[in-house]
Amino acid sequence: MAALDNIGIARVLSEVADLLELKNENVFKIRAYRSAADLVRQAAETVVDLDEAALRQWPGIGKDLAGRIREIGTTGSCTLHRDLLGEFPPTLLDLLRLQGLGPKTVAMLYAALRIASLDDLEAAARAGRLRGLKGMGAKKEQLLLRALEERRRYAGRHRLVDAAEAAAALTAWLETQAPAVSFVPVGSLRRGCDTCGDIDVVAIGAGPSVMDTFTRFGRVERILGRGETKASVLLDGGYQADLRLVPATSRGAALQYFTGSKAHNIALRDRALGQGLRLNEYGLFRVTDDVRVAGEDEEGIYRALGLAWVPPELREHRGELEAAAEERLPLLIEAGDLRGDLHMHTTETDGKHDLEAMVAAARAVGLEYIAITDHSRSLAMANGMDEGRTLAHADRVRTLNRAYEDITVLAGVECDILPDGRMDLSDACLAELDVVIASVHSAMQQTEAEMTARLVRAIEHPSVDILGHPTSRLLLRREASRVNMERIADAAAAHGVALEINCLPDRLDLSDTHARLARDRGAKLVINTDAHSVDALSMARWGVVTARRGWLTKEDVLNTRPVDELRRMLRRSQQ
DNA sequence: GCCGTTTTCGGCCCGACTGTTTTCAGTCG
Repeated sequence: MAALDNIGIARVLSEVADLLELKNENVFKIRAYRSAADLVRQAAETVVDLDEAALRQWPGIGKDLAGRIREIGTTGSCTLHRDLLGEFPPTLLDLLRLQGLGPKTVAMLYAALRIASLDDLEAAARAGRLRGLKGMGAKKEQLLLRALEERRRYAGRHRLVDAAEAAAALTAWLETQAPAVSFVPVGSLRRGCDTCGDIDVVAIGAGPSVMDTFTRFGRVERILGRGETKASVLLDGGYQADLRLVPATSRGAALQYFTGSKAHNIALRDRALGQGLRLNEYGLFRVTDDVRVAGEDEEGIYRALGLAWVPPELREHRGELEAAAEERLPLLIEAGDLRGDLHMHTTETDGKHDLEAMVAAARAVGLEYIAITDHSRSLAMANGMDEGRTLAHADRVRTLNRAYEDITVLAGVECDILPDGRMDLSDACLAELDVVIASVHSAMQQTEAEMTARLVRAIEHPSVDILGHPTSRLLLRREASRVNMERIADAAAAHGVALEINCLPDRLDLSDTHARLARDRGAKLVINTDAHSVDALSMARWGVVTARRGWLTKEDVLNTRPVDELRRMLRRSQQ
């Protein structure tokens, strides 16, 4: 089998962890495999290219795991993985993902009834063959049948923008019912993850009746669980929402605890234990006498542990605690830092609104400059422009630009990168423009070597200023194209080409970790909306969140600069 | 399986809720 990319390696590691759970193996061994899977999945580097020594630099990767990661990366599997798959059919792994089923029960069902797949489970539940087994009753049977039905109906994860909207609707309703209570979305939503599995909300200082209020929300389809301080519901659209009730005195501890991530919290609690302190959702306590030393606010908790407050976007156990301890957390970029937007479309190609409308919308949101970057010839589906249309469009843009004092409108293009790395428009045409974005819109199935060479060739083109949505990923729909991001970032840094963080909620491309890698390698970045309509300008916030997750400061992002400075920093000004 | 400012062995984050139970195991986040 051929070499695996990071996602593939992570999948095998995670399967090993699942299979070890079925075997009832040591929980810490399982945790080691799971955290290795997370590390590989989120790694910006191409893991298969790393040697054992490099892998062992990672926290939680020792001799064994480094060897296994190498083996999986180069051969597609490892001995342990194959042995485990010999003991359990791979379809058992589907059962583990079902709500309400864990490894103990799956192993028991397999041992007792040879239930090995979702279909087996459904048949057994319908026939009433589950009740009577250890820990199984009629109610559990019904629960599993419902979970099976819901699994068919809903995919599971949601785009950040969709989760944010659902959460906003929920908290708005809760606030009308309990105006004195503060409801704060936490979890992956507060951290700004590109996709969210569920919606977590903390209710601070509410009475017990808020649980009823929560479960009465109009979009609740089913109540999954309900206690004194915790309730879970399924909302229409397939969103699971969890509400946690905490006393006002525990505000900070609860926000910290429920914001996560799990890895960040484990590391933080480990640090606390090292200082004789215990951290939970109610506060930070001395182990010796249970006296609370912090918990009112998040800052106090971090401070008591000798740390600067860590912005939620950084809480992923990617070095933020060490940085917080040494007072070297970055001053993260904020939405208000963006002065311009260098990627948008008009009705000249596939935009919904014309040039005048897009400029008016940009002025309305206070942008100091924008670039109009419609598509090039190859994107026929989008009515892409040839050289003649590109230059005529640029003329119209420049004419319109002269009409305004308060905004600069740059004439640009989003030029396709052909499969062999050549540009879709002539060199002479591209040289005429104020800004050129080079993007891939075709042949995304190329090998890593082909795609990397293609992007590097585009970066080397003297008229290319920006590499647009570098990996072509579409969240929850299409994997990122295989590309060696270190080589791309190095080439971009060497040639003064900026890498884009595309703000479209489907893309968020570069990802957080790729953005961080690009910055670390000396490349500049831009945050662009890729707006195809006037309302899409508001999507800039999601790109900024992604940049923050990538540890970026205002200085790392070109379009935080005033327009004159920006133009001087574009590649075409630096030849 | 990993790791070390008491440790190379013996630890490894913490609590709520559910269903099937009479004190708890399993699941979830």
